[in-house]
Amino acid sequence: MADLFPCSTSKDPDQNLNFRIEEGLKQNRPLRIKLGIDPTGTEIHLGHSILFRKLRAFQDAGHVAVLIIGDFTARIGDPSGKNSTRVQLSADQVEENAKTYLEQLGHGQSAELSLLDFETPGRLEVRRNSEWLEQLDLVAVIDLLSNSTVGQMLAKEDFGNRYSSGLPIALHEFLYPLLQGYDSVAVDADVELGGTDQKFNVAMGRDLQRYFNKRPQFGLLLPILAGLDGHQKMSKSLGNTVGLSEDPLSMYSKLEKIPDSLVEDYVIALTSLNPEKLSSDPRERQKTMALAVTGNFHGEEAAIDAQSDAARLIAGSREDLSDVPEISISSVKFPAKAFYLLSALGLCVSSSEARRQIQGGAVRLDGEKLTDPNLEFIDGNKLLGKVVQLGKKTFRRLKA
RNA sequence: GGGUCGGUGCCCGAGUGGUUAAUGGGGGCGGACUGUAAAUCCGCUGGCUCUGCCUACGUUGGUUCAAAUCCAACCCGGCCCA
Repeated sequence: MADLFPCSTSKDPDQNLNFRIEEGLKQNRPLRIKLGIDPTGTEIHLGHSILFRKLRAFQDAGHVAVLIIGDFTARIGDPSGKNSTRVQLSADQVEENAKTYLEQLGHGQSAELSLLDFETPGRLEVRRNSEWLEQLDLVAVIDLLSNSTVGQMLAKEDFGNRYSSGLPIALHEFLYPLLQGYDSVAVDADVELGGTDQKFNVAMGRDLQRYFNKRPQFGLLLPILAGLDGHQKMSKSLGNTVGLSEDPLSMYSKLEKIPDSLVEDYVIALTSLNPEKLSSDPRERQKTMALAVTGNFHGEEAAIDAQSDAARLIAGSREDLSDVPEISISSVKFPAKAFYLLSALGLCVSSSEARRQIQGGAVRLDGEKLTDPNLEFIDGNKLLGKVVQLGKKTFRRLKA
């Protein structure tokens, strides 16, 4: 399922990864596996996790994971898969995001549940590409640019589409593939991991390494995970993600209703289950997959709890859920009307939204449907311990 | 730099002086239904502790009782030319 290139049968360690690995073993030199992430958002999701699982596998096999935080490139924005110029982020934002990323990857967590091995000495290098990209002067940049042509850039699907449909392409966007390719030069990557949409960028790295008289890397391209909608790739901006830091219940509930056609893909990409041993009942398949994936990130026990909670939610009963997340009403100013309560708690994005939800019959308090958005609560005392339900999936127990 | 067309709500896209928070579609959210979902049907889809008030049609000013709609300047984009 992974696409490796170059993939030849020659014995040249620059052309055949097996020989490269063998050569490394002989010289007692582990391979350097590059994975670049641009800290453009704050959430790492299941789609990313495929790459990290593979990176971890390399770590466990004794190789060095070189995790590149694209703090510099994030400010340009990867044009891959985009039909518009990305917003350029400020350095501060990027740094904030980078921090969140490392936490989600399990920095500081138990090695078992953490996605990468942060502990074993020599298995992980975290680098920021501003380290070398900020040093480039105009002469060097022009030198880089001379490695590529307008034709090559326009041959890249994303640019080509945008160009032919008359959408703007800013010149600095052409720099992105070059700069991220230069990362491979800077860290002496032997292998670069990426999604299949990264082929152009990864190949660029290979070309640039040659140009700078380094050994060219191999590209290992992993499939792009489709998102919850079942069609488009999983991506924060499409809102079809399952985040790594989501609580077990919401992770499980999202996963168990994934379209049938996607279940097998998820099993293959995200679990170590044997896809052939799955039940033939589509509902069972969903559950098995959801349980396994949730267990990967939260441990088996939490996943089992989530499963039984989810079953109860579907059955419509909200009592004795083992862990209804609690939410404090300390930010609410009483007297409070129902719609204001929901927005003050952050359950609705705005008070108008809350008003609509109530009018639409989406809100229950301890099982009782609220119909009047203006229903007034004089103080919080009688709300304490009650469960607010918003829609089918969101439950919160109110605490002081 | 010149010419030309254009910039409307999350997205696409109507509207070209007057009940306009702005037709329609997509997406999203909610309700019913179901194996959870999908499909289908229905409702909602700017903000505000909301019987009312505020902010919105690239920006800023102007004309008018009244502008997304007219005028001016500016900003941004496509195409053609240089």
